[in-house]
Amino acid sequence: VTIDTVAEKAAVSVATVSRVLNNDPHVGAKYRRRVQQAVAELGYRPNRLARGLRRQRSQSIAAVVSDIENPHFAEMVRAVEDLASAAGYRLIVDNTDESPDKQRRYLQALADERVTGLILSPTDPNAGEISMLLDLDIPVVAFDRQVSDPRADAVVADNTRATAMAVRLLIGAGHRDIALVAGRLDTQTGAERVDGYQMAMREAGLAPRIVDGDFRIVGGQEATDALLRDHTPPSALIVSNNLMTIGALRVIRDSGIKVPSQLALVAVDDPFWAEFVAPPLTTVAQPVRRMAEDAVALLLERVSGARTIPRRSVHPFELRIRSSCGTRPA
Amino acid sequence: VTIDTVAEKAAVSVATVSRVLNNDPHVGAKYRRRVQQAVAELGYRPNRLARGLRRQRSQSIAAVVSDIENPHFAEMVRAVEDLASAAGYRLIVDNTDESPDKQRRYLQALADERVTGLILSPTDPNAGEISMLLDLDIPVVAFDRQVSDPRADAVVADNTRATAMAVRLLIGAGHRDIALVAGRLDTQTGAERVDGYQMAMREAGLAPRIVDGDFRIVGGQEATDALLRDHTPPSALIVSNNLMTIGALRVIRDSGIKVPSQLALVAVDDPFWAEFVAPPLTTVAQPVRRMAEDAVALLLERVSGARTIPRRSVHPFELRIRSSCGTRPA
DNA sequence: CTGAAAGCGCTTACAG
DNA sequence: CTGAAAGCGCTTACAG
Repeated sequence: VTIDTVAEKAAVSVATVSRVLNNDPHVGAKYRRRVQQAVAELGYRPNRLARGLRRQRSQSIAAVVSDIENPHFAEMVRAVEDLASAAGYRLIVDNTDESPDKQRRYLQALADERVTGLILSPTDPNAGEISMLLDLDIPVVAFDRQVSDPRADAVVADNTRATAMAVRLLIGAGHRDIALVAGRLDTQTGAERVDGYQMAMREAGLAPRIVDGDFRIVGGQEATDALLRDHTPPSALIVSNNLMTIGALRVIRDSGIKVPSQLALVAVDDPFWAEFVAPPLTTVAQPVRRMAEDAVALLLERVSGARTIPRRSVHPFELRIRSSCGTRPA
Repeated sequence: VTIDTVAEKAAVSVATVSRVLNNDPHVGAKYRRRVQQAVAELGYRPNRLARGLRRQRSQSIAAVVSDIENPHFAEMVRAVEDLASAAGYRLIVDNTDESPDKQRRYLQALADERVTGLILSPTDPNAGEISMLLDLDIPVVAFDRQVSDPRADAVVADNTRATAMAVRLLIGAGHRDIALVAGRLDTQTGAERVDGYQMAMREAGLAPRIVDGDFRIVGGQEATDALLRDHTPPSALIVSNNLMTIGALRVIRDSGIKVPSQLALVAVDDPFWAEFVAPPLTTVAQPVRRMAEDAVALLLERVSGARTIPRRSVHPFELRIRSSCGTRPA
């Protein structure tokens, strides 16, 4: 049952059926009713492939993230899907694994299928495919990290302030030797978190102490291990994302070191398990759902043409004090 | 740049270009080379919408799950995406929230876009849309829970044995009052986990003690709270999925009850945070990645026509003894 | 082995 | 306001 069947049954042209289906106001009430009835009786559903080909746009949006298993992105994707499907769009998910090559292939595929728009947590912010998509009038919203093409919108968190907040909290609790497990300095997020840390440390006249953990579980584990094996281990630790925190917790547990008495801990990111680990983690949390909602809103503004100038929105982190930092909630 | 551009440049017909693109062997080597060169020089990429319309099949597969934020499904979706994209398919993700109505709408949308196949963790296993998809020759692989249409394939875990294993472990550790926080008896997974529990308890001459937790965090919290507030609280607890376990842990932590000395705990599902909570959780784990790989393999067998008879594959759970059960690893 | 042509199911100028 | 017709970019019988 295609649009022709409906047209025949309603005794109108396919053009009229199409207009009714797309809520074109210039259709006579009589015709509209006839079409609606035929649609209902036949159980007609428009073929999205045909519509997409004709419009040169598939009714879908994409979330391109490094790894959906990371609770940060799972939360983001969940929110995006909710809003996208409410707006009539289908959701495509791509995992880049932080590989520029995978990102390249996925962005190319999104162009090939004429996606309506995408939310991209970029692995390679300079990729030519980003510009290619924008050239095709496919809006791109950068998430977490910005991209170099100035036509893209962006939704980011204030990473610099995040680690600075963590440092100040620990200084307030009396710590002076505060180390940072950093992640991927070649990413904006990673670099900004280091910046905030260094700034706050210097401001307090303290020496920064940074180990790289690559934003991954194993990296966090090795970095923490290196710090704790040092003959002068730090008294406090900031871990700059949730995956590295898992690695850090593994080392801490295996080494028998007591948190927070022997080592105070503050983690960036607030995954749902943060309050159930031992001890419950003090975190600086990104408002992930709000950021995702913001990203979809920016995307839909572009799609509808309601806005044409690029927008960048910066969300503040939020301090969630639990017990791992050794400071009690007020 | 379309297929016509390529045909012109290579001085062949579009039919020949199409054949080369689709690896039709009946193309002369000379023609093939000319087409390939033109494709490369023009940077031509086939329009997937057009191809989809013509073939009546979009080159994408879908994962329909209750909630991608549940680490169980995040892991499943991650694996499915890896394999699907390696096979040239795009991945669509739908969250049903355990709502039959949402499931209905999503399955309908998948039909509307002529998806190549789907992996479905069904909320409503009897939904007519499942049969509609199968009627359209769109293969459906049921995941976790089976569906009633016998034409669908299925990949499930041996839930009955899972809880039975947990019960036997706790009995072996000397427990006799072992309660179960159950989830949604109207789902196959939930019901089977209860069955296994009851069977193993009866087998040992013990009285079952079951509270419903709805498979959700809040439900697990309320169920555990009810059990612990009882004037004869159980000495051991089995929680039948990872979300309810989070709820249970919250109550346990707030009540100050010591695990495993005052309450032994075994959880079904083995999310990555299971070994970092306090105390590390003893779990019965589903081989989620393997199950997902299996599901994609079954799907692709259907797509290629390599298999036409339905297959159901049952994966065993695996016991991961940590400290929450009060039994030390061997 | 190769090409001309039909057709997948829509939308949208264009004409009336 | 409504319809006839072109066309989106492919694939695939069909004929040669």
